[in-house]
Amino acid sequence: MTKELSFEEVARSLHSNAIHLLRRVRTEDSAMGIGPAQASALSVVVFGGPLTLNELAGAEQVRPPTMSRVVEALVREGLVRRQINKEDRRSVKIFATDKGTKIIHEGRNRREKRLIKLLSQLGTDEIRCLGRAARILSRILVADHA
Amino acid sequence: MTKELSFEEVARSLHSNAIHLLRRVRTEDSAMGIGPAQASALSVVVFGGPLTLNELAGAEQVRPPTMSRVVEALVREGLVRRQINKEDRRSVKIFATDKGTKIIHEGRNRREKRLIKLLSQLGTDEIRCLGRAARILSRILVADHA
DNA sequence: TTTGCATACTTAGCATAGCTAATCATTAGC
DNA sequence: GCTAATGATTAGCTATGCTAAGTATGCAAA
Repeated sequence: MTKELSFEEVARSLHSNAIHLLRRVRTEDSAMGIGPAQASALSVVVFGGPLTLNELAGAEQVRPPTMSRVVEALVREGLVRRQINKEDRRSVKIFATDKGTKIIHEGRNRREKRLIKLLSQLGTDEIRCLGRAARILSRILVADHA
Repeated sequence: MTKELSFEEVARSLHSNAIHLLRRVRTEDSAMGIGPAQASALSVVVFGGPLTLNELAGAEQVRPPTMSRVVEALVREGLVRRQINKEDRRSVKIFATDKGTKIIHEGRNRREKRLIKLLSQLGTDEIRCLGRAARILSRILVADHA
């Protein structure tokens, strides 16, 4: 039971688990009524405060034209609003509306419930192990954010 | 440092880590020269042996028409071949070609290298922790596969 | 056996989301 | 004040998701 995993095996297993975990929670997202790119971008706006289109594109790792269209759709649906930046009138600040904020919090709750249900099968020791692992991963994933 | 994470925080953190981890390794995938849906489907065919279109669609959680088109593209690129099932001539078995197998193995290696490089910052204890966590996750993610 | 329904896949047509190239407006530098 | 750089958008392509409808095959019951 305490068989040692090789370095490569840990990498492979983490990779596989990440895929399966996200596949699991994503089944809840259809309830939001918006596509995955819109949901992800809106989430960044809600939790990351107002930011410019370029910043948002960077955060989502897509090109500005792609994000421009996603934001356009979110504006049409009343989930964010655009506002010209006073300091630099070329750029646009994107703000979440109350409606957008509400949708994201509800979606987040659904995803979280799904995960918690999954984790509820585990014992205290195992949860503690996952918690520690999560902390380690956060550190190295955020660290070389470049 | 050993602050206890709540149940919800573990769920949230795992979720966030999964997102960031996949975002990281996916940067390697452009080198394969095929889109993400094609890469993922081809990977299933390569590692999961020959299977029918319906099975493949189920594995990828997409509808048959979507998978039909993805397979069509893979056939055009010489990465898989279709073969009518002898037992039930309505269905189609999908086989990976040598070229498809090669592409997937190379991609897998690139992703793995990326992850290993990331993990190389960690100490033995931390790797062991991640290994154990990965094992736990695998168990509960594969368990209620329904 | 043939009639009729179910199943496996494909085709057609639509929406979302990714990209590059080109355009427009604004800012910054000389 | 020009010119270059920068932020965003528009246009147009590809890829990938869906549903509805069509085709071919299999199965079962009349």
